[in-house]
Amino acid sequence: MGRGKVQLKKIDNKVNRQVTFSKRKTGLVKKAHEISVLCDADVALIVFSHRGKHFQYCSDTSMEKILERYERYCYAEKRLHPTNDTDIQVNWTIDFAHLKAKAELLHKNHRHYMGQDLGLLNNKEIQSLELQLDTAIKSIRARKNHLMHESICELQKKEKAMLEHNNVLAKEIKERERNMAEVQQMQLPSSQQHLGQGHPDASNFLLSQASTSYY
Amino acid sequence: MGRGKVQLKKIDNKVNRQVTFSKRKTGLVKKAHEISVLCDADVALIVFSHRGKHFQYCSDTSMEKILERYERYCYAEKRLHPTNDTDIQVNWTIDFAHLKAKAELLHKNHRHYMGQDLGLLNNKEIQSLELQLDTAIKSIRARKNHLMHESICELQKKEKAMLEHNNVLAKEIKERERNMAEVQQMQLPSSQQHLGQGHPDASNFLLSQASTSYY
DNA sequence: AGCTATTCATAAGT
DNA sequence: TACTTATGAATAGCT
Repeated sequence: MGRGKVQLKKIDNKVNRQVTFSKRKTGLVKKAHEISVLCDADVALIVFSHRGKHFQYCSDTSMEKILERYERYCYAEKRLHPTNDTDIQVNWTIDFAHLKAKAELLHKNHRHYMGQDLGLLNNKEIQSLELQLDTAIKSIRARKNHLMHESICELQKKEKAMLEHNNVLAKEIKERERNMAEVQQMQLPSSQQHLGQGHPDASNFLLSQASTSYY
Repeated sequence: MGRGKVQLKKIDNKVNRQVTFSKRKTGLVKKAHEISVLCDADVALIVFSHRGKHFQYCSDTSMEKILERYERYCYAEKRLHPTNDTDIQVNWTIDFAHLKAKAELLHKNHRHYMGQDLGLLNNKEIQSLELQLDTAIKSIRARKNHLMHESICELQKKEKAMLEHNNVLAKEIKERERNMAEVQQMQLPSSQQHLGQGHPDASNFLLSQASTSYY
């Protein structure tokens, strides 16, 4: 409607978008109100603008009432389709009592996931719990392997870098030894051998930092 | 719109109301979707029909998310307009916040126990999670085995009892056959053999009830 | 914010 | 319930 057809895609022009939003929001609320009156329906409408501004309409006296009703409906539906009581999507749009009940449920489940309080579950529930934890543990192991692999790669890279650095250092030490020896030979062409030798493992000490154990 | 102007009042005719509801609901959802796309807005729409049937639309992946956002918004607004009876209000808010934080933590853990949202955990946490679930699953399996063992024992007991009952019944049937045969022989000492024989498997049919499969 | 040319939604009819 | 159509509403692009 309007002077031309509109593509169903985000309006690029910022001003246009804002204007359209305002107009259409009005229209939407009007329609929501109409259906609620004409058809005696309960309607809740919440809109957030792109910039986070918030608008709402509800046919009933309070939004809370409708949302609560929606909550209840969702509960009822989930009981009809007991996939598990495991995929409890927590909806935070709730009052204190509701929240408390949910927290208790979560806590009960938590204890089950810890392998506690299993006495209250029947055969079927136990089996479903086992299956679920099995699935979870597979994901967790996959994630762990991924993380470990990453760590190993990184450590190997570090090790390599250090090895190279060690070689450089070792060469430099040898060079210095040679220089020192030459100098000393020039100064005292016939005596001592041990000075300036350094510790025999000095060229390797850095390597020990690269080997990190994995527990 | 349509063939005539409509008064903004409840439609009396039941069928008309239902039809209008259905049509307008479609339109409303369409408009909601359009504004969400065109203006990059988040929209949540919940509709209850007169007869309590429930419909919803939301632009985001989940209604929960939008409602949560709405909740947060309301909180923010309430903080801007603190009511008079501050003491009670504040206490209640603190408790609620407390409980909410607790529930959120539980929920986060819950998701971890489902093998989800693992990306946020570091190496150590993943390992501890794995260990914990492993322990839990051991308990769960032990409990399952216990339950299954109990079930099996019970079924075996039942089977035994039924077997005995079957024997008793079988004996009784044979007894009756004998009696019948005697009676018939006394009445008609020289003819027919097949009457009163019964089904050959009759003494076993109860057994089939005792063998229950375990999935 | 107001104005129209257009497109859209839909009430009534089938 | 689904389709059609005449009509009223909504609104895109301007100002």
